[in-house]
Amino acid sequence: MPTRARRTQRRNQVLSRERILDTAIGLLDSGGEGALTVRAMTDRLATGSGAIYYHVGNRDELLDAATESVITAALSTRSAGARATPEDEIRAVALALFDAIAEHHWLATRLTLQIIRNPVGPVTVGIFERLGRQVGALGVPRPRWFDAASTLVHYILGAISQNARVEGDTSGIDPDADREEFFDQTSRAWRDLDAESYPFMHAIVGQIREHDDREQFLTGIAVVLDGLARLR
Amino acid sequence: MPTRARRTQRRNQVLSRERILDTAIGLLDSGGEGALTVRAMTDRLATGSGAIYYHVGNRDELLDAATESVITAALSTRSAGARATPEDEIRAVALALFDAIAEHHWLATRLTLQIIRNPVGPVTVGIFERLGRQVGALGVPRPRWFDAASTLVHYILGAISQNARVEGDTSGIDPDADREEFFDQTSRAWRDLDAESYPFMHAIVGQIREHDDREQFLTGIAVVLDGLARLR
DNA sequence: ACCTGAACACCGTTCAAGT
DNA sequence: ACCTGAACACCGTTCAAGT
Repeated sequence: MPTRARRTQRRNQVLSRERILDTAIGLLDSGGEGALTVRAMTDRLATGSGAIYYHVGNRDELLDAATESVITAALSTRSAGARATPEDEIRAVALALFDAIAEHHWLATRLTLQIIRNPVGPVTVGIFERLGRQVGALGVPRPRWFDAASTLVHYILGAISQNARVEGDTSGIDPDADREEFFDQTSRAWRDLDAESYPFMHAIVGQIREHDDREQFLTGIAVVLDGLARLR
Repeated sequence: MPTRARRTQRRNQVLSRERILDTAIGLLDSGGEGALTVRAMTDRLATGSGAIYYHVGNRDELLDAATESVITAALSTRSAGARATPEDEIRAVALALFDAIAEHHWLATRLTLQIIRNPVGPVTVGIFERLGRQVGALGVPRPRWFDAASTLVHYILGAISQNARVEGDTSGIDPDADREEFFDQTSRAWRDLDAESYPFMHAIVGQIREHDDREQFLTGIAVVLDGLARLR
């Protein structure tokens, strides 16, 4: 009875890489990078620290694996159908990443880090391949495909990193109220700046309160796409 | 003799905020964020840990102050003369930030963090004001100035963050050789990817070795400027 | 093979005490 | 006012020992 034997043999394996990754992501979501401690992990998983190291190597690899897990899931949204324009496909990927970071603020720092340090991994390659395929259809000549894809990736990463709220802001019950107050405070502070030294800040002080992050992101994408279409 | 009295009184103040900031930046430059420990600071400054806390509050504030110091210096390069185009001025600011991050890799993470957390501070305001002033001359209508400046900032921050090499790479004697080898490894790894699943990566595998980070950055800026000029 | 948990080296931060 | 340095709580990581 090999089935029964195997079952018995594995009865004590309560831990799995997946379970570890899930609790790590849970910890990160609730309290940012600072909340991901080995001791918090052992508490939630009811094990010793050695058990975790048996499965994941170290904290940094755990963070990378969590990043990979979230990003891979975000990118796995089905590609738009064949009829969709390249612009639609780019927007779909960009918004998927935008939403992933909105849900997991710790991703902002970690995503940038991983693309820098591991250009060969599925995160970097996945994002580049998915976006890059479209630039040809956009009218970009072949020898400039790398420049074009890089520009797109750089803009998207910069924008979504900037839209992630500060880590550890577990406080607010109503996140939207926090957001309103945050922008109110910011625009008040900008208004208090010296008008002669900061004419531009004064000119836009009303716009920060009215703007919508997501719409502004799409405007930025449109600007870049427009520029790319004219890249010769 | 008030002068003499003051001098005597201060003879024991060997520490100053400026000296602390300088050694912190030195530590960060040589070994990344991980190298900035209070103990390393007390060693270099030959003091106790309390002395540092007397001047700077805590480690996070020290990191923010170091960021502010470097960015303020980078932005203080004189504005281009009155004859310069808005495009020239934007390029000058963008390259100043690019160079600052090239020299201080730890800035990538910290700059993004500070802009998110402290939109009222001199770093955020300095960058926005300096870049934002130009968008009007670029042809962007007033109600869209905030969108335009944000797009510019997001692209620049994304691009320079992505160009910062990994922290703690103090190893190489010749940084250019490291760079070459890094791109060689990357392009080899990309070539090894499945050609059917990753047609785009295969298409650009030669371009990564030939490209120049700085030129690619300027191309990206040109793309965004081009798009902004058509923003209505 | 998988897990336990004590032990280690190293953190950031505080604070009574000195000058 | 400015600085010292021991003490504290808390890290990530290792490893002999168990099953």
